[in-house]
Parts: sequence; C-alpha cells; structure tokens
Amino acid sequence: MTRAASRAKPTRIQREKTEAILAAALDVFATHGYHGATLDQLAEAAGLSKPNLLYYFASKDDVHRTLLERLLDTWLAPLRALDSAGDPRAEIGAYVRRKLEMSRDYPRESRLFAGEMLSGAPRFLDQMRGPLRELVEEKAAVIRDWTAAGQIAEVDPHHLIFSIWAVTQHYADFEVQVRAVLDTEDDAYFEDAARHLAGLFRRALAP
Amino acid sequence: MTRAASRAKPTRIQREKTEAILAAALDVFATHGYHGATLDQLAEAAGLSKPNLLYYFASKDDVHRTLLERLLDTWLAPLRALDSAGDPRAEIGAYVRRKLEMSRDYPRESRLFAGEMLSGAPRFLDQMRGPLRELVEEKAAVIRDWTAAGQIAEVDPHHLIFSIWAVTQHYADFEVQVRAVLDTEDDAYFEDAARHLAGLFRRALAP
DNA sequence: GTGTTTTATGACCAAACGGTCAAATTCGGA
DNA sequence: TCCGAATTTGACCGTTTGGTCATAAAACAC
Repeated sequence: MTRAASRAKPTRIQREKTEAILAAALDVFATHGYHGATLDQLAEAAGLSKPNLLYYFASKDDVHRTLLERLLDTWLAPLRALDSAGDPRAEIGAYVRRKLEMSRDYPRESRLFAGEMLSGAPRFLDQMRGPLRELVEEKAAVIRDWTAAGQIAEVDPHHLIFSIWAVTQHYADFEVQVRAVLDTEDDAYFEDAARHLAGLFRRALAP
Repeated sequence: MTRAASRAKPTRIQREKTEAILAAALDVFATHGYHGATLDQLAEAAGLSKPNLLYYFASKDDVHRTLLERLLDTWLAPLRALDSAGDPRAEIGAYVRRKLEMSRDYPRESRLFAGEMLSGAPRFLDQMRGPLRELVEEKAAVIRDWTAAGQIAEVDPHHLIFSIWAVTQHYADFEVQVRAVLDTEDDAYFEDAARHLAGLFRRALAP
C-alpha cells in the first residue's frame, strides 16, 4: 500500500493537502450530509482532482470518519472545562456561554454531528458509548454533588446536560429556522440568546 | 397525464397506496435523509415495485415534498394550543409536556424536520417564513403580555419558544446520543425528562 | 544534474440511481 | 359477464457516483 495515510512520517504536502481536504469536507458534509455530498464536490472544494483526493484518503467514508474523529475532542472541550472546584452556578453559566459560542463560531461542526445523530450515528456509536459517556458520567457526578450540597436546585444531572446541549446547539443546527422566525440575517441574535439562556438557567438552578 | 395524483376523485386503491407510500417514506427518509434514501428502498418499504410507486408520485422529490406538507400542521399543533386565556405557567408547562410527548410518539417526524433544517430547508423555506413565523409571532405576543403583567419572569418570548423546541426535540433527534449516555434501551427516560423539564421551566419562569 | 520517490491526472469502469415505457393484469361499474 | 379504466410490472435507459489504473509531472535527496 503506497497510500499516504499509512506512511509513518507525513511529508509537508501530505499535511497541507490532508488539512485542505478535511476543511473542505467539513463544509460540504455539513451542508449536504454524507449521502448528499459527492467525491467530486469534496475534491473541487478542496481544490484537487478526484483521484488526487483519493490518493490521500482511501474513500469518501474515510474522509468522513477522520473528520468526526478529529472533531470529538474539540466538541467536548467546553464540558471538560466544567470545574468541580468552581462556583456551581458560575460554572454552569460559563459552560452554557462557551457552548453557545461554539454554536456561533463552529456551526458546521455542530451540524455535522447533528446529521450523524439523526441517522443513528452508525459510524460513531463506539465513541459515544465510550469517551462521551464517561465524560458525561464524570460531570453528572459533579452536578449531583452540587445539588446534594444545596448549592443549586435539585435537578437531574443527565437531563440538565441534555438541556444545555439542546438549547445551545439549536442555534447552529436549526439556524435557518431561527433566522426565518426572527427575520434576520446577521448574528446579533446570539447576544439575545446568551442573555436569555443565562437568565433561564440562573433562575432554574437557584437553590 | 394519467397520473393518479392529478385525478379529481381518488379511488380506494389510490388512497390506500398513497398512504402506504407516505408511511413508508416517513420511515426511510427519517433514518437515511433525502439523499440517503433510494426509490427502491421507498418502494420496498411500501410493498410496491419502483414503477408502481412512480405511478402514484411523480418523483422521489414529490414524495418528500408531500410528506413535509402534511406534517407541518401536526407539528405545530401543540404551539397552536397554547391558550392566552389560561394560566401562564400551567399553559407553558402543558406546552412543554405536549411537545415532549410528540418527541416520544413521533420521533420520525421530528427527525424528518430536523434533517430538513440541517440542510438549510431548501424545499421548506417558504412555509417557515410564512405560516410558521406568523404563528410564532402570535404566541410570542401572548408570552410578552404575560411577562408584562408580571405573571411570569421576564423572558425573551422568541428565545423561550426556541428553548422549548430545542429541549423537547432533542429527545427525538438525538435519541441515539441520549440512549448511549443513559445506557438504556426502553423509553422510561421520557418520564425523567418530563419531570426535569417541568421543574426547569417552572423555576425559570417564576415571577 | 540524475535518479528515486511522491504527487497529480485523464481515461476509464462497474454499480447504483432516478426515471420511462409498452405491455400485461386487475378492478369496478353497467 | 363484459368492457373500459385503473393498476402493476419487467425490461430498459441515460446519468451520476464511488473508485481504479497506468502514466505523467513535480519534489526531493544526493
């Protein structure tokens, strides 16, 4: 196998082109979905010919899988940063804010994940039952301790996390709906959303 | 054109087969998305041959479009039922409950819409800028009156509606993630979710 | 500069896809 | 029971798609 991906030491060109392909693929997959995206689209968006793209990745699926793997860490970073030593309501407020900022700054990543979830996450289930589940368990325990100590209202930790995910990701995944309803084209509504969500969770979590 | 869809009075067979096709299409489109679904899949799921399916619908797109049109009313019914004459917190609580029940009972419909949103809702934008937007404006005004009267906490009406949509639809659209994190296979978590969301919005909306 | 490895491409292929069509079958009313 | 309309189907078609391959061009090490 002379495939680039299998080399021990990637060359400069390999690194550059691989990145270009993944960057383009994020765009294409996020807007058209896995099946809606074609190799020709991916190649053109990356500025390569189709066979050239397939020189760097074994298949369309390979590009998609690589993209998802790289994204998981970034995507979970905000939750990872939830600090058990900090002030509970401030920590949760900060988490909501960070997560909302990700929806604003990385909507394509959000949509890529959402698309995966919608289709049952066939090429992604392992990661979810493994690392994701462990991280959630860890942070759910932190939240449970906070409620037990009476520092925040009594909430189901798992479902609180789901609620935070849902309300923040909504602004990326359902962007067209938000824009249609608010009848806007700029990003100003993110500030309103931030204020709304801050107030919502602050009141809901008051002990 | 001898196409069935153009007849003035549909026969019994036309009604039955059309329904069977749409029922099957809901299943297939919801799990595979528009591009991921094939005519052969649709036909087999409906128990028909491919040409036979195309006798009832002009194209794959025609099936998809019809499905979406039929769904919109059902989907907005819970919000429509929000009664300006009722008790504010009870009304909103009931709305959250109804919406969550829809996620439990009609997850495929939810995913179908979500898929449409993710891809930018190309074949759906008009409906969103029209009827949907009007309905939201109407109900947002109701919520605004409630806050003005001091009956609920001060909230941005639009973003409150977004939050309710987000947290309830999450349980349908991201079902695999919820199941993976909770490590469950039955639907029992819907009751926990209902309790959690009831408490969350009750506390958040307390005047 | 030369030789070797890496990178790029045009031509091509088999399979899958959306859709058509003529002919066969079934249905329903008189 | 008969007849015309409605329904169903197998065979077929052009296009698109994911992917291959031999060959050419560029990069690189010496």
